[in-house]
Amino acid sequence: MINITLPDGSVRQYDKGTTAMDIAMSISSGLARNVLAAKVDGEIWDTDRAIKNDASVQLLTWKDKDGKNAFWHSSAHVMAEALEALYPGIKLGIGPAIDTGFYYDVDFGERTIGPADLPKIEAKMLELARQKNSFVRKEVSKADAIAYFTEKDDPYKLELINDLEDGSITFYEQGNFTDLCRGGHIPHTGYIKAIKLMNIAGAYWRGDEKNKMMTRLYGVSFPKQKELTEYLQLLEEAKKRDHRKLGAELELFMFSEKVGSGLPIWLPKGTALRTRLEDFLKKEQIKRGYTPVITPHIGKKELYMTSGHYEKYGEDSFQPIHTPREGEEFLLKPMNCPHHCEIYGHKPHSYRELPIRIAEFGTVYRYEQTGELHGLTRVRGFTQDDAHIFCTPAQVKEEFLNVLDLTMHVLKKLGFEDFTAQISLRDPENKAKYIGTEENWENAEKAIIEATQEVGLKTVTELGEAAFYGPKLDFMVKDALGRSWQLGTIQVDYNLPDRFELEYIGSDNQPHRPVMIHRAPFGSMERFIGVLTEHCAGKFPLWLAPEQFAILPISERFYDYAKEVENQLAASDIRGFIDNRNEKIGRKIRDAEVQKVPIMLIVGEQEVNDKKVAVRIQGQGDKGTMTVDEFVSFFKELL
RNA sequence: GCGAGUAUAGUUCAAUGGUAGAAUACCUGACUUGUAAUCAGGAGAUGUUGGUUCAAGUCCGAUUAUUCGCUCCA
Repeated sequence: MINITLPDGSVRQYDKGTTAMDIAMSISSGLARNVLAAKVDGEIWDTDRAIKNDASVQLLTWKDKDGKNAFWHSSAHVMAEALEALYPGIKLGIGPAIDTGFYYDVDFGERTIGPADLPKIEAKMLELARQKNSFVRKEVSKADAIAYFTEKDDPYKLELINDLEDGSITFYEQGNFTDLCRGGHIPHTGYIKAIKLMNIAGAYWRGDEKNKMMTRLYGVSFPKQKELTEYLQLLEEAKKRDHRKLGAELELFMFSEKVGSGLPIWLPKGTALRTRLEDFLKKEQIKRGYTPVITPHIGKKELYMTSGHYEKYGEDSFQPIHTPREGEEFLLKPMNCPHHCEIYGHKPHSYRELPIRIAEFGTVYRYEQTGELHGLTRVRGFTQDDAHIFCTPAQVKEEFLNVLDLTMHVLKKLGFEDFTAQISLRDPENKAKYIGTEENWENAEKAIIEATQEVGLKTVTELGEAAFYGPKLDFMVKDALGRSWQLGTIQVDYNLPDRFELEYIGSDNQPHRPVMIHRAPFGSMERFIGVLTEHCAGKFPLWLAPEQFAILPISERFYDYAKEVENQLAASDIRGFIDNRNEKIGRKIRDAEVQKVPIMLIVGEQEVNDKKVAVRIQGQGDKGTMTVDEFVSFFKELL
């Protein structure tokens, strides 16, 4: 008998050689039907693999991430089998499970595969899935493995096997298909009920652009048709919310071929939105002791030589701007920090002045690779809600707390509720590659960890992910569709104060190096507004909406009254417009609804007579009539 | 940057290698409108650029923009 420890801590006894499936059946038949694989002492095992020793076992179902992984990994095998059946002679690369589905890298040789081929492959996969072929695990010697794939003439698998140790190699076989694979897999292919191949992309063998480009087929599969339908609906919803689509429809921003790719142009409505957002943040920052500054968009090359940015990014960025003067070169600023360091350094500072918080909505330019550009989330010119805090090492924690508080406050105000902090610390194995003293690093890392705990933030800690110049914290935010976005960041920097030789005079009357903290709660206005647009599906909070109301006169006889109402509202700082087109009211309402104008005020004969407005809320409908004063209070309630 | 797609009117989509069409938006006129699309008329387009062809939106090349992807390692 062996002892099996289950996740709840209970220990059960089973015959030696029992399987995960046996264990599942001993618990309940329902569980046995749903179990896909098992985690045995941390490794993913097939449900029919004999367990010979005491072990801790977690049964994995569709609900577990690892269960989904096994499911999708198995689906990748089925796809490979289907592809081999349809296109004999292809060479297979790797086929792992990913966050949402799976892919397989395939060398199709001379053949090209297009989207039109996908339905055929899906059909073949479903046909193979219905055969309920078991995934059979086989341990093979390295020699046998090499022999098999030499026979099959698959250079990619041979290369993989070459890197593996003899004795650790396993094959999996299902139907007529055998693949080199570590496992584990689901019991048989019949579990796969719904399959959708998503797209085709090129991918270098092993991700190295020196290698051959293979064709990568992405797919997703589910145990139930309904789940696929739901997943596709989610994708549809995401498509509807795509900020590039909404940005164009709501006239927030545009791109121009003539201006250049990756350079967003803010249209009047987008500017109204962005200005509001900036004003909101500026006010919050001033409350929290920040000092606003403005610095130029370019700086001499020497500035970035001092900061080190030129050495690191110069070659791969926008090239220097030349002037009529021989040898004079300016760079578009890729960062605001060098300018802010100059501001700090322009006069001596006492420790009594610290922390000094220099804030700027600074527009920076970075030459992102063409393939990296994407809507507002990846651009070449963008405005950071930047600030640099210069403080003593002892003030780091307090400053972190302040920044965390500010960040969480603004994100909550914008309707984001679910956030996580990713803390990036030094690689403990390789401390030499970081600059700054041991004492400062320990102090800062401890400060970050404590600060996140004190504000009750969920955290993920990544060792070795810190920048060479200091530890950092990145804000991850989940949007309304459950997608994660990286937004703001807080970074400690021991490098720039050194390079710019920044100092403050301590209580000991000696010069000291301040610690610099870079922080941007939104990251960039562009990226943030992109994420926000998708989060709220274009229905921005009332206080941010580019146009808060539309006045819809029933006919042109009521324009004068409409104008009167607009003026009264403008006096109360409520912004909007009059739809004075010669259209029926139904049409005006529809257009305002589609444009996601939050409030519609309908004025006709009755309203003019009663000195009222008929209020309608976007997505909700008629709210009845009220006087303009009543509406103003009603409006303020909604804010 | 590399690979694979895509590029037709302001927008969303049509068009066997043979006269570029529609819807919507826009302009004009009529209707004077009561809670999600009034009617009629008008104007408006093949990203740029070279080639193949009697003939190119369609085929080939270049270019620009755009989309997806480019180790989440059997």
